[in-house]
Amino acid sequence: MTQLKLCINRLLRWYERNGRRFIWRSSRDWYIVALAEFILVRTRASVAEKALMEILNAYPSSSALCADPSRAIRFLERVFRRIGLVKRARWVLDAVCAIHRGEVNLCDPRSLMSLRGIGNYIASALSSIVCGSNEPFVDTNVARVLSRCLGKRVSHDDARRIIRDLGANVAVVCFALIDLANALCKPRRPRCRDCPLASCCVTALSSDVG
DNA sequence: GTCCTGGGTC
DNA sequence: GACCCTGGAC
Repeated sequence: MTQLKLCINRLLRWYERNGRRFIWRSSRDWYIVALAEFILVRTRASVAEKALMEILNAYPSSSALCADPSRAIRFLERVFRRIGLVKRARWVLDAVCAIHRGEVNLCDPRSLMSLRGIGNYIASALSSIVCGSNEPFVDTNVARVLSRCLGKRVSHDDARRIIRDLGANVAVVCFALIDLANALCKPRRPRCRDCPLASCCVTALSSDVG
């Protein structure tokens, strides 16, 4: 077994006990997952969770949201003004209603990326979570954890290839990497002393950080 | 590469 | 008060 796979096995065991549980990680409802992914852009998950519930409470379905776009955009802009990046309100409404009308293929990241506000990360996350399409979703956190683990710079493209090659459940691996980054493998001052990967991570082994 | 946003956390 | 948050557009 390669060093990396050993690390990933430990990561997945850690994730089972310590991973965060969010409804957008287990839901098969594309509307919930799509809303969540837009809200999560540069926004803490705990803050995003509240905003998501507020939107779902007012608009429980894409049918409801898209029935009266001029009213919906006013509501969405109020929600997003409080958490920042107000332009996401327009992105969400346009994208959700395009999906609602069947104009794009949910299970195809390329198709999703034709919508404004949906880049590689959201497209891959949405299709993986909703369709099980096993497309790695890589953000700066995922790339950082893998970079430290392997002891070399890992680009987002590199990370996607690495995660695909593991042969594991792609979505679970990505969630686990994000949660490890959030809890321990932070940008500054990673807590290597508490990290389950410390004994198989190049960075933790070659330094005395944490 | 830079900018966008309010809010959480230290 | 600095730094960061499951990115994406330009």
